[in-house]
Amino acid sequence: MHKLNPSLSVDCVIFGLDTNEQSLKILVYEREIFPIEGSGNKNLKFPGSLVIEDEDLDESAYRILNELTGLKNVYLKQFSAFGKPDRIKFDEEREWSEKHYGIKINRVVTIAYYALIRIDKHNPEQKQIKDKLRWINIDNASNLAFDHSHILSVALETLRRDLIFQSAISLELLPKKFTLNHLQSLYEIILGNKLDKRNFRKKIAKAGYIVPIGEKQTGVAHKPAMLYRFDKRKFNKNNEGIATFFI
Amino acid sequence: MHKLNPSLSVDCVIFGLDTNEQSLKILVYEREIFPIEGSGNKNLKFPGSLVIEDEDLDESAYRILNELTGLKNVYLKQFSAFGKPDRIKFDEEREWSEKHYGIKINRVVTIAYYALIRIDKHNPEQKQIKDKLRWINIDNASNLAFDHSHILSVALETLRRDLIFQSAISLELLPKKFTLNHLQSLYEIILGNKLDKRNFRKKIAKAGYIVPIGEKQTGVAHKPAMLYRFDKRKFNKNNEGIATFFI
DNA sequence: CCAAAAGTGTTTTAATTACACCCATGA
DNA sequence: TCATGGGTGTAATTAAAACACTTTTGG
Repeated sequence: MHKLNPSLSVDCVIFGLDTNEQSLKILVYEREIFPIEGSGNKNLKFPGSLVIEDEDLDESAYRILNELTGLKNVYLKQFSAFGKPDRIKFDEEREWSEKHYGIKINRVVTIAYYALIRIDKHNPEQKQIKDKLRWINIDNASNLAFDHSHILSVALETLRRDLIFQSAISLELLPKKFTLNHLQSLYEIILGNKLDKRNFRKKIAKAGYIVPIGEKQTGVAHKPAMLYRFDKRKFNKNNEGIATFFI
Repeated sequence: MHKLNPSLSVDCVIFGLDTNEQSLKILVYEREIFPIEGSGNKNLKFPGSLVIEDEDLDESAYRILNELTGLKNVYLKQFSAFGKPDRIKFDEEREWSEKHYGIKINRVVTIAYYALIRIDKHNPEQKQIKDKLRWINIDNASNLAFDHSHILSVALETLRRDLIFQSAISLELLPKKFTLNHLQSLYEIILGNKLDKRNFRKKIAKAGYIVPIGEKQTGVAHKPAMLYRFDKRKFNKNNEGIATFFI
């Protein structure tokens, strides 16, 4: 049995792209600390846990995410540490935490990671019995547990900045073959605004590492779109260590 | 007496602009863990310390910086957490740390902050007797203690990005009245490359919040330069929450 | 043949880059 | 009068933004 560090945790903000609903969601646990009625989102928290002593932080984040959600092979990026003494706002939350971990808790510093995945590709598993793991829309995510609303806003800011300046992260969200309209709608969902189709395509063409594969969509009741793929070689050639200004 | 958290520290990367030497420096402590001869920079570390239980992280950073260097009123920005189990690379370092803090140490996660100051304006004090606080040039800062070289490289990357996208940080580095050549040379020192004088001035003019005060330099053996100041009101008006793309 | 989404160019405006000479001062 | 750094403008290129119609398919 590994020993947990009582003042150090990892939290994972998992952004999920819902391609059906065209929305951006986050993965949260619903606990039953507060009465369900009228408690808003106070019962919702990000997957996270205390870290094991002597465990590498990044590894810890992957382990915790996997243990809680079954998710594997998602790219987690550390984006900030949160350590206000009043992060635990309610006595009920402290009690829950101490019961949950079986140790006494004071101030907990959490190292926050984010990931961006396709909801239909990565299917989280219901690993905990008492709590419900589920996706909620970022627009309905105010007043989460602890300081998790604050963590979310920093995460979202970081995600959007990274999407613009390090365009490769968007490719995690797409199937091998995708249409340019898929790619564009992905940007629109994450950035939260519309983009001009023709100007968008100009950028893609100039970037050079998103290439047509000569196939078309099938089975759609409209003009089938050309399919594209990400050309890793061209990407690496053009972007050796340099952030690309994409949109 | 406050209780220290044995697995949580703060480290401060203090960048100092040396306007005489036209160079960027960092503030380090020289300890005597390793023999002075032939140990390179292994004795040099950033000012930092374990944090007190239940102490706010940001406050901790200010407190530690002040206690170690006497520095006050510098803007510290948290930029990353470092938590590899092998951050302490040598037995001598672990021994030094345990002696220094008087407690047993396992893996320590450090929350890293950076600041950017003018060396001639902020004068650090020699607070510790055994160790020597001093400025070293970033070009001579390879192979620092622990993982501090890695911390430095992340700090420097963050600093340069922030300088470009959040241009207000540069104003900490200037006296109330400054010339445009001062400002330009500041950018050149931090970014590590030369900029075109005329194009630089075009950007300043467009930004709009760096305004001439109608005075000129005196006592210089060449054409005296026009003095400028930062107009906070105009800056806030133009930059409400939006990062400005400055250079 | 209709509905639905795909695909395609041009024009205007703004931003970026490259580049060289005269000016004001103190010594 | 000379050495030193200060200060200025233009032309060419590239990037950004705005904008609407035709095409292909399945139903």
